[in-house]
Amino acid sequence: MAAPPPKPRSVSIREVAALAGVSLGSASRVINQVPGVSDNTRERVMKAITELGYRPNHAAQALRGRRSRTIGCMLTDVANPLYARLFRAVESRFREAGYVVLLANSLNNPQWEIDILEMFHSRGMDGVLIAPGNERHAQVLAAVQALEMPAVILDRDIACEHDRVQFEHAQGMQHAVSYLLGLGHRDIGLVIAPAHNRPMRRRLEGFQAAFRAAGLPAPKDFIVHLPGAMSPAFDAVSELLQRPRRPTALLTMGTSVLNDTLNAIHRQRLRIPQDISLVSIGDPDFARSYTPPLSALRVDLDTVASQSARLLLDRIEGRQGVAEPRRVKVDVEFIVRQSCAPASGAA
Amino acid sequence: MAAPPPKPRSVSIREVAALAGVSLGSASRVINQVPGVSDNTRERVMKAITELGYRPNHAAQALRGRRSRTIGCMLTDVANPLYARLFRAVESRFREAGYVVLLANSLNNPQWEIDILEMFHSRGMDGVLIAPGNERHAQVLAAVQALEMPAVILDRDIACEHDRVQFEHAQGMQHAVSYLLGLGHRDIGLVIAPAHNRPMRRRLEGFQAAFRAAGLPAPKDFIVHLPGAMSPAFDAVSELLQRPRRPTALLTMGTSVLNDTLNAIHRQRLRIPQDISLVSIGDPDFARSYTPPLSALRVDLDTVASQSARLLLDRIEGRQGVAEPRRVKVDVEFIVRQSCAPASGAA
DNA sequence: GTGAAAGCGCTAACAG
DNA sequence: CTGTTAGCGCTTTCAC
Repeated sequence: MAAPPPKPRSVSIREVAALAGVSLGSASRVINQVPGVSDNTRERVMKAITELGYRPNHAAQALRGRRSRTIGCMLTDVANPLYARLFRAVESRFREAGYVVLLANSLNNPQWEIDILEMFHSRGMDGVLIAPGNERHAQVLAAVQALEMPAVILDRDIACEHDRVQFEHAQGMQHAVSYLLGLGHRDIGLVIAPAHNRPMRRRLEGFQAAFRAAGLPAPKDFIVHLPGAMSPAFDAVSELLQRPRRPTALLTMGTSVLNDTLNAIHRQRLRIPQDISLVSIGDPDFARSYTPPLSALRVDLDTVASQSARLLLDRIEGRQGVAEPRRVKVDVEFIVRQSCAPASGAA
Repeated sequence: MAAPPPKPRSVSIREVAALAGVSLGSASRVINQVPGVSDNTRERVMKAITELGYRPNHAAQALRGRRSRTIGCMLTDVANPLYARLFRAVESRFREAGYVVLLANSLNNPQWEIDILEMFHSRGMDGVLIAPGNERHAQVLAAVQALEMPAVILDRDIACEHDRVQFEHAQGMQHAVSYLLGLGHRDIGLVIAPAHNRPMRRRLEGFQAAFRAAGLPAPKDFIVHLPGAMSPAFDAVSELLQRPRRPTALLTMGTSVLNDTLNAIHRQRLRIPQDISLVSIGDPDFARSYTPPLSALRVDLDTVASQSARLLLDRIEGRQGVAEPRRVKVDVEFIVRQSCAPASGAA
């Protein structure tokens, strides 16, 4: 570890005050728009500021004011388009409020999740917005619970005293499956990632609830848990489609799994929706532009972002006191496009 | 703008020193692993640290040391998978070196780009890694040139005194096109985004260079500039494919444009590669898993990340002095898969 | 309305 | 080897 030579000092509020011929305090008052400064003083300070190209030193402000105007955001992976868009939305909400968002990818590694939370602490984040990948890891759990700043937990089931934003996966899924049942489908397949986390659990619940509500047994054999998050789904789906009795409708994760699924479907020379109906869990760009456009489950990320921001800012700016942890539910909408048709044998 | 009440003060190095029964200076030495501390002292301080749960205050360190151990990263949009992966790689390189990366999306908005650079300044970034969307915008340009910290410009042509990492788009493209020419293709289409920026310019150069090298005229009519970055390419590609004389090979941006292109191709009932050869510019996940796997132009983002990190860290840690701006070129590889076949009329 | 001064938490220089 | 001390740049009392 080399000894990084410090940067040259840049212009400080002292020099501004000096050039303006006022005291340090007055300069500060002008900069912070504190009322009760004479026009004369203000003008001279402003002039000095532009003349010197003065910029407030953030570290000094943070040290003195004990707040960094920075929000920590821990996600498993921005390369997941869902998270990328979420981050964009979150960043823009907070920017409006004068905060900067520090993004950290945990890549699902428990130790990194702990390290990142630690880093959020020592860097004095004013608040954090996190979706830990390890919901059940004792130490991650402890680190989350020990968070000393306002926090919002994003779509995870973690026992702690923080605010939460949760997606209504179960309802959304139930809606989609009921729709398929209504089209006469009974052999409905579900292809999901292996992660044992809140979203997956809830989706499964919704899937089963839909059958239960229709007085039908859920087709257990058609639920495919992929072996790994990044595992190619092509083989698994192909196998599913080649069974003597194959599903007539499929719900699959709208990630790379969806691509694999489409490939597998085409390979079997099945047509969407005539031969098989398809619903994407998640709504990637191309679901809309695909031929045919794919029906999908979607959560509105702008809503998620603004709700999360509201929860966090309420606390940060003292609007919420030490009130109870709050829970905000965000709908999972089912977008009907053209990838589902009545079950052939059932019309 | 409410007046955010400051957070409660957390434990400081003073309290650590007090509990350990040593001076503030000794505590600091232990924390910073400065050699020349007795084992006794070290142990007592360490004990006090864990006992109190002490964490160094980053703002104070940054203020005092005039470095933030933070790298600013400005990209147009993390929702672009290329940038998402790049960020991941960059983040991980810098994390190893003890730095945190602050990501900001400019969404191509010139004013935001200026604001972000300004923010990087006042927050005392130790270095920045930027790919401004607006290469030709006077004020953005000025802001980039005025950057007062070590900077790496990512794949942009901007006249300034900063280090650069540039992708060899021209060579990569020339390679791919030569390959197609070698397969007997003459009517080669190119579908690219409208952005007038370095990557696009270089690709176009490479495209033309390949024809020139083969002693052939570049087919100007087959170059499609999409109207907007997000514009659906479906119609444009369909039009291309329906011409009396249609391209027998196509190179298209490996973004949503690729999906649209594939849709258009299928809609015309053309088969890949028998009826039309296809090359993706950029290598999204599904290019590999598609049926057939798609040949693609790819840049190794780990290389980009580590080169960028090296350039930046060299300067930050004073290894490079005030030397000339450096330029690092990164290959654009052409990955041959199975989406290209000999031109039918030419075998 | 303005100035002087204290101190946020830390590191590094200096004296012992 | 250890303690003391002087600020880093800023905001915010408290006097005037």
